[in-house]
Amino acid sequence: MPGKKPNEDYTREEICNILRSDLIAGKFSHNQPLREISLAKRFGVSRGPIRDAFLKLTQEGSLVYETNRGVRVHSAIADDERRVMMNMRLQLEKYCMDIYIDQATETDLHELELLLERFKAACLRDSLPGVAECDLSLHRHWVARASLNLEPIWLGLSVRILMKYSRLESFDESIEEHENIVNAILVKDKEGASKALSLNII
Amino acid sequence: MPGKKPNEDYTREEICNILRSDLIAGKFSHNQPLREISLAKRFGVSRGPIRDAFLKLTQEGSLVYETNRGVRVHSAIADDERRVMMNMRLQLEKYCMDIYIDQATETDLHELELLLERFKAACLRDSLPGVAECDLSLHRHWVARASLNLEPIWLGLSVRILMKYSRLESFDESIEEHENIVNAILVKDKEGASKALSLNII
DNA sequence: TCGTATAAAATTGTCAACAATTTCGGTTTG
DNA sequence: CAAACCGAAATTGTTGACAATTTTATACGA
Repeated sequence: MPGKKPNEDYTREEICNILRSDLIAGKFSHNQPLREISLAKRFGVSRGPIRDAFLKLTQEGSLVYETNRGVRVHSAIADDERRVMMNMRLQLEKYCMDIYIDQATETDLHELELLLERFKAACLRDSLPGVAECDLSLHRHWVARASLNLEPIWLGLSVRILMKYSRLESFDESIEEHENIVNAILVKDKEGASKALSLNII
Repeated sequence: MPGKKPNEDYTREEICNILRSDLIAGKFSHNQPLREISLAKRFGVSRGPIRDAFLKLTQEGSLVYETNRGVRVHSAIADDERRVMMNMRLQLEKYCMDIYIDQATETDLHELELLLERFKAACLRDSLPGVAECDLSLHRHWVARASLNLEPIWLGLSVRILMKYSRLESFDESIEEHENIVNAILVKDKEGASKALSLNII
């Protein structure tokens, strides 16, 4: 969103992504209602695209919808729910990682390194929305490349998980963890990548 | 949908559920585009609610969306993708089952038996859309009761899995499997329920 | 003073119209 | 004859308006 002139129109996709990072970064408090009109003004569009974004985010699990009452931010997940979700996510990403290492082209790997750089930069800037977004983009890269079918499921899991813990993460640690994952990928070390992933997705 | 007068208005939720069962039952062929206008006419509403339903179903994974080109039915998932999803689903439902058995009230258990009856009736009628919907409702019952947070994730998995295999299922077997699950629940046999679940969710 | 009923405001639900884009037909051109 | 090129039709994207519902503020009565 930096470099975007206020009067430029946002697409439905952009709105959805921006709201998602905001949600993950904890910019809204739990159970806070989100109003169509105010967001429509903020993004300079009508209520239609905002409704679309709400629907997507509701399906992902970060918002809750009630008839005639709009959406509100989901309440935090419980610890044991988080544990189950983490397990599922890990299982899913490990599967994708194997496929990705086999199939990744030079272009893919180049993009991967770029995403890692962006992630590190965001961590150093200490900007929570940016870190959350970059973290998501990085993981999403190998998931989406491996399976377009699993991607939406992965996203639903990850968003919900990140919403709970993004507030108290140590950025330095996070950089190292992600560097380990990417380095293992670059030398096609499947087992190493899998292990590094396990450490990152606790 | 039976007993619905043609001129009565469908709600966004109903439309979404009906389309989902149709999709699972294989009423549309893979990669077939779905048109907003024709469905709007079919349900007697304008394009708005149809778009909402498309967005939800896209997020669940049964439809694919492309900018300016609308949605089309998703292509079938690969066998090994299915295996990963099945594992995730099993893990998730087992967790929910434990909680459900602990927390279920008399009313819950009564509803559970009702859902099982409905499922059996649908199987005997051999109506694929009905069977798919009842199967989903039954499993959804214990998942939703155990965790509202996990429910949307579970739905995304289940819909995608069902889309592939619903065409060639043996109904008789299915009835027995589900009876075993419900019976184990009724006597609070957690381990038995878990085992029966494993057999049903291969 | 507290709870209830009522009216006003705010918000969501739906729609029809118009703009932008894609698709499909026939035509031209090499 | 095939490929590129228009133009019309079909389809999606967005908007503003209005209806239905919920929430808030106010006035009333016990």
